[in-house]
Parts: sequence; structure tokens; C-alpha cells
Amino acid sequence: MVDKWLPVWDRLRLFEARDDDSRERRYIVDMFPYPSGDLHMGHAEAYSIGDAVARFALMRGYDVLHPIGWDSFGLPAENAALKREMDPREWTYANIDTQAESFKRLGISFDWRTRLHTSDPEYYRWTQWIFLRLFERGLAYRKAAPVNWCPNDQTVLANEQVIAGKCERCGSDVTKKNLTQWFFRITAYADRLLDDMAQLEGCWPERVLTMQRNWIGRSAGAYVDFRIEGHETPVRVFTTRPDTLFGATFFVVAADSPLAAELCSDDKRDAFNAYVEQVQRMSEVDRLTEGRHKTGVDLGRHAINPVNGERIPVYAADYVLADYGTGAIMAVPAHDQRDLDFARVFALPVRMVVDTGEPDPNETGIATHGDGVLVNSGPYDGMRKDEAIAAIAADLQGDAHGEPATTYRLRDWLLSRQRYWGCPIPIVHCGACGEVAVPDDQLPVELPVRGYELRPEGGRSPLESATEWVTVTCPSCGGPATRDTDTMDTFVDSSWYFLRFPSASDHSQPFDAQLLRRWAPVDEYVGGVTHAILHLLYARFFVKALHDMDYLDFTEPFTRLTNQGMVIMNGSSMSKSRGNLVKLQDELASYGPDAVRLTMLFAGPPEEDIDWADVSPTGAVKWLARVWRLASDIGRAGVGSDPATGDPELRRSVHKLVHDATAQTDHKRFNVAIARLMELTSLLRKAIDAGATDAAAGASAVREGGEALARMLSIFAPFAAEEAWELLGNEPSVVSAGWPTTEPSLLVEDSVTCIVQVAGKLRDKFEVPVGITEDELRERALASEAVRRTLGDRPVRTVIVRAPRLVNVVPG
RNA sequence: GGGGUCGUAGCCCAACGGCAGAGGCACGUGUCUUAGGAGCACGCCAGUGUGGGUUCGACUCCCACCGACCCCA
Repeated sequence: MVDKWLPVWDRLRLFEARDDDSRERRYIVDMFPYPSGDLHMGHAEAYSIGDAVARFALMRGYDVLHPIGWDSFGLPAENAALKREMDPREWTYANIDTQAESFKRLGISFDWRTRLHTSDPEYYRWTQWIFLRLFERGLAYRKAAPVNWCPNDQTVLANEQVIAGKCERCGSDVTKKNLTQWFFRITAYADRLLDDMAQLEGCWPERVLTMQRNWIGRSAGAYVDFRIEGHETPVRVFTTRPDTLFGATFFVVAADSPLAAELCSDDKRDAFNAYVEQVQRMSEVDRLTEGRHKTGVDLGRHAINPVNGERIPVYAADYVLADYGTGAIMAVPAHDQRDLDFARVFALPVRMVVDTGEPDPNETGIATHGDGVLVNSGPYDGMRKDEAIAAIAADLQGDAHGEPATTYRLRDWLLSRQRYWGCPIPIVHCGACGEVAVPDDQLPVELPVRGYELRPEGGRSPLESATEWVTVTCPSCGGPATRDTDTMDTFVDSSWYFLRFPSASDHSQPFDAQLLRRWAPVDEYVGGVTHAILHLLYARFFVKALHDMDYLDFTEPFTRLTNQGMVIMNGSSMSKSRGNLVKLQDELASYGPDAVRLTMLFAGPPEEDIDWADVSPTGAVKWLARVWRLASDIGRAGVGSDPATGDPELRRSVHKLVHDATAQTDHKRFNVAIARLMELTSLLRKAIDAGATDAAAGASAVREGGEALARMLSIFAPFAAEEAWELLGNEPSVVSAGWPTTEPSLLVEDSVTCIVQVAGKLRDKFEVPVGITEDELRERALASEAVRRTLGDRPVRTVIVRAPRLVNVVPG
């Protein structure tokens, strides 16, 4: 069946978007796959959903762009290449071909002209071009930053190569090492990334918006400058609680920050160095865990609290992060749990300055956070928390000891990777000129094909080992220079791919602004929740930055977002090690693409996880067989007849089901829509078995229903739908037939069932004309035998009438 | 600790604040059949996690608790 229909679809060019079409357009994008092997069950679910959305839009008469590409740079290709001693290209492009073939055999309605791979020089040329535009704007810059370092292998490790603090390959403890790294200044867009979410409200899943908000983590508060005894410049800290300033009893700087080393007094130097070494072995997650035993070291210095002149000791500790805020905090143990935990370990004073009515933290060991009245705070005593926050922040500013401020949890995006299989950073380092951009007309900076080592000694970037490639002349002064040897995070590649789809083969520009005016932004973006934070945030950042450079006329890339759930097996996610892996190709071999797609969609709403053990591809197979038999039994009956001549009773039922299925599909309730299609199947089966096709009116109505079924089925099970369409005596393709329409006159009923409740409980029901008046209905309800029996001698207090469907008699 | 999502038959899931059941799986009975693991027909099964509240009326709205998953700390 697959082999029969694929060539037909190709020949009819059903799924090609028309850039100059007068129809309204729809841009529907499934998050592009990573070519890790063949497609798996998760892909089948995601793309079944996306395809239903795309095909529905197409059937409804939109000009649809439904593209496909591959996110084809990344570490797994390098690992596979190392293991098999091959070029990462071979592994990558072989997998892409396999996946492309699988997509076709699944019947996904991609416009294959959009096909792109982020690892093609034709693509990454433009990734580099965008990088340079960001570089020109100061949105890409270099600074020293800590990376994971394996001292044994002498190599940099990605976060995912660090398993529980150990090197995944040799098992030794991973430490942090400072390296100069490339960053994107995404923090410059923190406010807009946050504020523009207002327009996504209701269109993106609530939880994704929440996750993004949390990730950006805007908090309002104040900067406070503390003078440090024996140190020239004051140290600035950020606090969300300036109202607790009088409760600051000590001061903490991040142990691994340069500031800590700077502040450390000479007699504490040894203890400090030992502590820092210990800290560098820990992961950030561990460091931030609340409730962990607090550690730190006294730096032998004092800070001066600007509001009361108090001398407070300065500590270095690991629960403060060097790159969050200013890397230093004022510690208020009474009102911050981690400060309190630390104070208790080091026997530091705890002073309550906001009376929240909760028990004293000194005794309970529980810091208080609530609202209350200030105490022990000099002139601010008696103020409420909010009042005090404003007053103290303002006074600090007045005295030049600080200012109101906003900070973010979001940090700049570290994009450089010491890897081979990624997009080279188009920068040349020149002794005389510094960082020099590779001129646009020399792009792409292509990866060297030979003369490099994937894992060079000494933890250098693989590209550094390609000495011939590295050595260049400076584009600016012509002197000797070297190429930047890092490659970009693959999230860079995927932050703009949806801009290139409409002009995927255009070699003159990254994207076509003219075409994007027609297609962008993406109407429907379908993908896993795993990308809910980083990918979506990065893509939003790119679009905003490109908008600010006047390349784009929109500021949000994805108008609507659907996160499909995962396909799990027996309650947990599939994995080889759990032994619960279900192979897509096995399922396809057993049940066929249509049944697998149907099973995915019928299992529940798209957002929910699907436990493959709970669902039944066999059920889908059986239903498809019923549809096939139905179409076959209808055959040419009623062919060419005017639907209007069809049996009105049957038509009424058919149109009602079509109407419902349409509404449900529109809301992506595919499971419910498919249930309606199943009902339609049963309805038509019964009609045929009752001899409907013997009369012209019946045959006409059955044909109308059968054709509607085939058309609607085509968005879920496209091959079976074509087959049914053909059995019904029609020319291919069912896709060209479009979505069935309904006649409003057939949807209005002339009588409905009225339910009669007594005290909210169902007691009687009867058929009434739709136009019945409230008075009439009340009469009939009160006259009901069942109602009178239930009421007994109780008087009637009120009668709620909702004509024509309901009457509720409320006894006194 | 804060936030989000969600708890409906043995299972997966439906139900504008108005008849708790649309659809499917599993199970059972019958029927067709040389046969059935196919088809068809019929049947079986819950009062919606718990406790309050709002309402004429609550699976649906509000509060608390229990449990599951996710995010942030």
C-alpha cells in the first residue's frame, strides 16, 4: 500500500507549498530530528501529530508549508566516528538517509524541497553569517569561564559527559578549569524575553511559559555596597530583601571567585586554597542544594554594613555562585535558610529584623520569609516589609551606598565547544589586530576534512590539531594569524533553521525576507517538552536580535506551541538497559504505518504520555479493516448522485459526526475526533446492513458518509484513506478532495430530549420541540408523574428552566 | 520550600457548571463458519483520589489534604 501511494503523491505534488498562492497560508513545523539512528517511537508520535495538523490545514484549503530538516551536528557523530574509525559525516548522512526514507514510508506530508542539514556547509555558512552579525553588535564576545575538566584525560567534558561528578570515560573526579569561551549576550534580552511572553499566553502550554519565566528569573531588589576593611574598593552585593539589611551578620563571597582570592588575608591563605580545591570538584547542582551541610572558610576580614556601620566577618563559601549576581552576598540568617544553616555551623549571630509572627529562627532553625513589621532596624522600625524595601533602597541610593536594581537568573549563553563536529566559529586571532571577523565573502569557514584528530592530547580543541587549517593570514592586516578552533553549540544551528525552510536552497542569503513575510512566524510548532527551556529561549533570542537588525519584521518565532508527551513502556521511558525498548520498525512491520499513527493519536490527547503497553495497534488495524470493507461494500453505489437527494435521517447523523470530528480536530483532540470517525464507520455499516444502498436516497447518503470518512481519515491514516477513496470509485488523491463540509440545516434538530431534575437529580426525560417556551416546559415538567412521585407532599420552591434541554424542580 | 500539570470502570480515555460514557482495549455470551486468533450482535464494569465550600445543580469553579509527574530553589 505504501509503495502504491507514495509515487502517486509525488506525481501530484500534493504537499508542495505555493509561495504565490492567494490562499491563506499556514506554516507548520515539527522540531527537526537529530540523526542518531533510525526513527524511534517518539519520532512516530511527534510527527503523527504534526502531520495531522499539517494535513488538516491542507484539507481545509490553506496553502501549507510543512518542512523537514536535520539537526545534524553534534557529539554522538564524533563518538560513533571514534568507535568505528570513520568520518563523522558518513555516520551522520547515512542516518539522515535512513530517517528520510522512514519519514516517507510513514506517509508524513513534508515538502521535501525544504530539506536542509545544519552540518552542510551551505547551511552553516549562514550560521556563521548570523554569528558575525551578533559579533558586530557586541552580542557575541569572549571571556574566561569555568568548564568541566578531566585531569586524567586532560580534556574538556560536556555536562552530559560528567556522570555524578566523575569523568564518564575514566571515572576520575572532574574539576573546573577556566578557559576563554565564546558567549552570546542573551542577558541583554532578558526583559524582552520575559515581557513578550504576554503575547504567547494561551497559545503556548502554561508550564512552558512558567519554565521560561523561572529560567530567566527576574528579581527586583537592590545593590548594596559594602566597604571591606583593608581593601580599596567597596564590594557590591545584590539582595532581593534590602529590608533585612540590619539583620546582616556576616558576608559571603563565592569561594571560586577572583574576589575571594583577592580578599583573603595572608594568614588564612592556606586554609582558603585547600577549600577552593575541594569546591572545584563539586557540581553546581550539588552546591546549590538546600539542606546540604554548609562549608566555608573565614577570610580574616571584616565588611562594614553601610546602614549601621557594623563590622561583620567575611567568609568564602560554596553556596554562593561566582557568576550569579556579583558573586558576593550579605548574609541574613534570620530570613534566609541557607544563611541560617551556615550561621549555625559557624556559630554566627542570628538577628531577626522582620517580625512575621513566626517562631524565632534562633530556636527553630527555620528562617522566616513572610511579610511583617521591621524590628531592630533603627529608623525603619515599624515599617511593613514592602514599605521598608522601597525606603531602604531609596536611602542607599541617596547615600551612594547602593541603588534599586533588577537581576536575572539567566546567564549569557556559553556557545563555544571544544569539538570537531560543529559549526566553526568564523573568527581569526591576529597578534596585531586581535579578534578579526572572517569577511562575509570568505564564508563558510569549512571544517577541515583531514589532518585533524578527534581527541587530541592535552585537551585541545580537535580543530587545533589541524595545523594547516588553523594557520591563516589576518584578513585585516595580512599578517600571520590563527583560526578560532572552537565550534558552536548545536543549539546555535537550531535557533534559526525555521527561517531558512522557505528558501532552503538559496545560496545568496540565509533566509528570504520576502518569503518570510508570507510564511513567518511559524503558526504551529510541535515538539517535545525537553526543549521547553533552552531551544525555545535561544530561538526567541535569535529572532529578536535579527529583528533589531532589521532582518525580520516579527519578534516571536512560534505563534502556537504543542508539546507532545513521551512514548513510554510499562510506566517508564524506553531504554535498552531497562529492556523495555519498543522498536518503531518492528511495530511498522507488524501493523503498518497507518495503524501505528492511529494508535499514537488515539491513545489520548497529544500532551499526555503514551504507555505503549496500554494501547492497542491491533485495535487500529481492525478498525482500518472495517473502513476498508465498508468502502468496498459501498463500491460505486450512489456514485455521481447529488448528496442533497440523500436520505435526510442518515445525512443528519453523518453531518453531526463530521461537525464534531472537525471541531475536535481543530482543537487537536485527535483521540476524540478518531472516536467520531469510528462512530461514523459503525453508523454506515448499520445503514448498509439494513439495506440502505438498495434505494437511491440511501445509496446517496451512504456514499456521502463514506467519502467524508475517507477524507477525514486521510489526516490520520493517509494510505488507508487513499485506498478507501479509490474503492469508492474516485480518482486519487483523497487529499485533493478536501475536508468534508457540513450543511447547517442538517445540524439543527427539531426536537431534543429534555431532562427533568428534582433537586438536581435526574427524575424524568421526554422529547420536546426545540422551540418550546419556558412556561410550556415548566407545565410539562410539573405534570410529570415521576416528578410528582419524587416530590411527594413537599411544596415546590423554585423551578429552574433552561429551555429546551433542562428543568430543575427545587422542593421547599 | 515555591510553582505547574494531572487523578473518571480491570486498563487507555470522553463528558459548554445540566442525563457520568463518546470511542477503544480486555473480558463474557450468542451468531456466522470446515475452522476462527476474523466478522457481526448483545452484555459486563465506575458515581469521578479524600474532606470541605460556592451553586437550583459540581467530574467541571474555589479551599485544604493525599498521590503521580515536571520545572525552579
